[in-house]
Amino acid sequence: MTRSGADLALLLLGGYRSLVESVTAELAARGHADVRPVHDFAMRAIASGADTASELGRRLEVSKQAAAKTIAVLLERGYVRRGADPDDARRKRVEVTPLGWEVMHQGEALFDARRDEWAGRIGPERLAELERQLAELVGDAVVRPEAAGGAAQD
Amino acid sequence: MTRSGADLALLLLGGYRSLVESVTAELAARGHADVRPVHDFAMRAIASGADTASELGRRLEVSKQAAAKTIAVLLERGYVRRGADPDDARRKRVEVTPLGWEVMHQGEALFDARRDEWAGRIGPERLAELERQLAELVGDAVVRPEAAGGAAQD
DNA sequence: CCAGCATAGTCAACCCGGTTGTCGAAATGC
DNA sequence: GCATTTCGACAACCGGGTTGACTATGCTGG
Repeated sequence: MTRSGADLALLLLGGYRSLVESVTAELAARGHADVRPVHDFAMRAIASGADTASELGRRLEVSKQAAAKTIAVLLERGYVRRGADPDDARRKRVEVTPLGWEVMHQGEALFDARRDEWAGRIGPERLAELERQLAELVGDAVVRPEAAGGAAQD
Repeated sequence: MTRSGADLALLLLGGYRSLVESVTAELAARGHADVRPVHDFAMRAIASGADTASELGRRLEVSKQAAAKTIAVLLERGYVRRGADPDDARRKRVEVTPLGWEVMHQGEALFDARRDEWAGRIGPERLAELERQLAELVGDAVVRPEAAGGAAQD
């Protein structure tokens, strides 16, 4: 039985969703109900040096306005803080707060736990093989989670 | 080298995106520039019996209003047509037009071509194995493409 | 038969994370 | 000095979701 190409696409999406929903739900249960994949992704980029709206936009491959919006949300939720840039009066520097780091660490641990579960179900060798194949097929293009990263919600 | 769980999630998403973007771009090149994955998905559901807004909403696991919105878009673009239901004056029946079918058929063929390419790169056996594993891990939950199914766009 | 309830589609407002355009301020380079 | 570039902020808009409310229609049990 050969699957259709569209089936394959939805299987991949389903796999992604399965992981993300599980992690998002657990983070919510731990009190972080407002964390979306794209927020986590943005925080990681900020933590790794994209600490202005413009740079974040470039890193995420979205407009600087979109990046600024994301920063605004993160600010509002206390995941990042912002201040002036001593070297350039136009810029504002952003950095991840301890709360932001906490959320990122928990998210990371939860994703790893989910991966471990998958490894337990199909075997670590086969999972590693799956990852290798995907990496080969997809390459290393920037893949940014989308805002509506969750499942259909009722 | 063991990958992180978050890496795995993004690999899956990248795989999905890779397929979808390729198909969407080719459909655009063929004159169907306004087709989104969620539209195609909705048309398939309509074609398979979810031919009212309420039923489509249930099928897609979104609100009836969201389903109606999608139908409105499809109507506007000529992919579906709509008429009264002779058996129930509350209802409106929707059906896919020849243009809608054309788009779906092309999309299907393009997805299958992409899958064939993947099979050519990692081997048909390994691709089938990958699909089996994903199916096992994900199960058969309804997976609906999201609106912003494309990649980050500049 | 009919009141009460359920269901249909429509209208409206809102959300979220994107887009593009514009603006004044600051920085850069010739 | 000045033309150009870059910065963040403001604004409007988009697409695909959400919820609430409404009128019309259908169903059912007393």
